[in-house]
Amino acid sequence: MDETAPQKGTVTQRAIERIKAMIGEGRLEPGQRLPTERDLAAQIGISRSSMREAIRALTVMGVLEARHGSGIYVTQLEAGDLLETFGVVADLSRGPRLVELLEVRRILESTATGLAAARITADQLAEVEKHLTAMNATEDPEEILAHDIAFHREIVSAAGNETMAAILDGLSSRTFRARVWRGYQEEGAFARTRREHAAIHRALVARDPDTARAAAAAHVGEVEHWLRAQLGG
Amino acid sequence: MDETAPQKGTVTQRAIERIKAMIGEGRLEPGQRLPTERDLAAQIGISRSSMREAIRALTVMGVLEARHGSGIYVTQLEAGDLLETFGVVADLSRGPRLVELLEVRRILESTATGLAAARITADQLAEVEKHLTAMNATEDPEEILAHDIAFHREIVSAAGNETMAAILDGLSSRTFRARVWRGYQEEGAFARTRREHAAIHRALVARDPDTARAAAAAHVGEVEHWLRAQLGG
DNA sequence: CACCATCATGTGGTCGGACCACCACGGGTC
DNA sequence: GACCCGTGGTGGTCCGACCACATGATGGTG
Repeated sequence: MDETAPQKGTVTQRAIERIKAMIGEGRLEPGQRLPTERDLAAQIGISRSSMREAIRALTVMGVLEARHGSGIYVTQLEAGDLLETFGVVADLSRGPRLVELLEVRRILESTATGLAAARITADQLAEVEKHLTAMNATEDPEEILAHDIAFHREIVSAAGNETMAAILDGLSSRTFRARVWRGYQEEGAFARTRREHAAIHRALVARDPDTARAAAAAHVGEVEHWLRAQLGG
Repeated sequence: MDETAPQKGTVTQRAIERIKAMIGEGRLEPGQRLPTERDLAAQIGISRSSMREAIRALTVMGVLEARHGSGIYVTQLEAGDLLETFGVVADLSRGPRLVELLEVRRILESTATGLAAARITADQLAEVEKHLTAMNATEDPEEILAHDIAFHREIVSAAGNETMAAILDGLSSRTFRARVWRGYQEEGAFARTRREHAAIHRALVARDPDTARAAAAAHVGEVEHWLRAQLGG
């Protein structure tokens, strides 16, 4: 038995845990620059290749950020950084799981919209209205989708919970919505979507949390119901 | 200009997109075995090292699974596989973000508990009761924590939304709860926790969704309120 | 024939070293 | 003082070798 820590699992896994522990214990602050890959590898006693894989893993998790030619840095550890992979989940999910994802979105987004009705500022409301009118002024599906996403994002961020906003961002990833909504809107759901958006907007202007929550739940619920029917038939 | 795809970003990034696309297009089915690292690398035209990093990235996302000596396989792409990194978020979050995470958990878990009250089977209810009594029968904090987690997990999974259950699993990761609840329970919150658990259980037995939802929201809300006070003072 | 220990093969895991692409900094130029 | 450019250091990529493990074939044994 030697004095070095016994090998648990793969060396790369060890390295990942080591770095995660350093951050968890506060020895590495957000934004701080790490030693070079070569130094880190030597320090832990593994090869640079393995250390690179560990860094890649932490990069994917949104914990580290590698800048070519500059160095490796700890991210700000904000919700957006850490939940980026959430979009991948939405992109690769199919069948019944899509309905489950929409259900989660309905629950979170309706709550967030309700909160937003009580907290939204005049500036934020103006931004929401900008996307609402822009969405109604064009027929280009791409543009509509972009403003649709921005419309909801603005509302959700007005609720004041960055973590929830980040999760909903992943749940509303562009490719995800494009996939689900393509069929939905082809069935002439444009008019209904506009009506629902208008209802949400009205509730926000009226600072009516209950109505806003219900309107958002109904909005997402419509898509959810349509998708459920698609899968069932 | 050559006929090969132009290099967008790093080669590793390209490889990640390629494999993700293969799965998204259905060319790779869940559970299926991929070509060897060496073959994949040659096929895309990159080195094995870079391909390994791409595989590592997808492994972290829960999309692929590497079995030493056997091969690389596509996971079942179930919620649990894909949302594993969610626990890392909870583990590395601190300060105000912990409150935000608890708020998300309160929203989702209260809804799930309400649904469970309407859907839970006799067997599942028996399992819930098992953990409830076991939790009350011991003084060992470790054991209490384990049964506490299992108690909530059983209820949430009874709600029938695997995706939601997976998210809540991450939000209730062992280290996360250990960190937050250590201080909370040291303040003599054991009795209150037991009362709240009993209330949730009663509502489940009575098949009363509204009461169950309220009880769960109050339960998580208590911890949330305590944590908010800790950070404020 | 049925069973099991053994081994050969192929796989992912690790290593070391080399070179390339890029960035940041500082000295030189105007 | 502002600007340009060289230079050192960093992450990104590649190669080839070896190790650790899992699996199936092999051949012996009952």
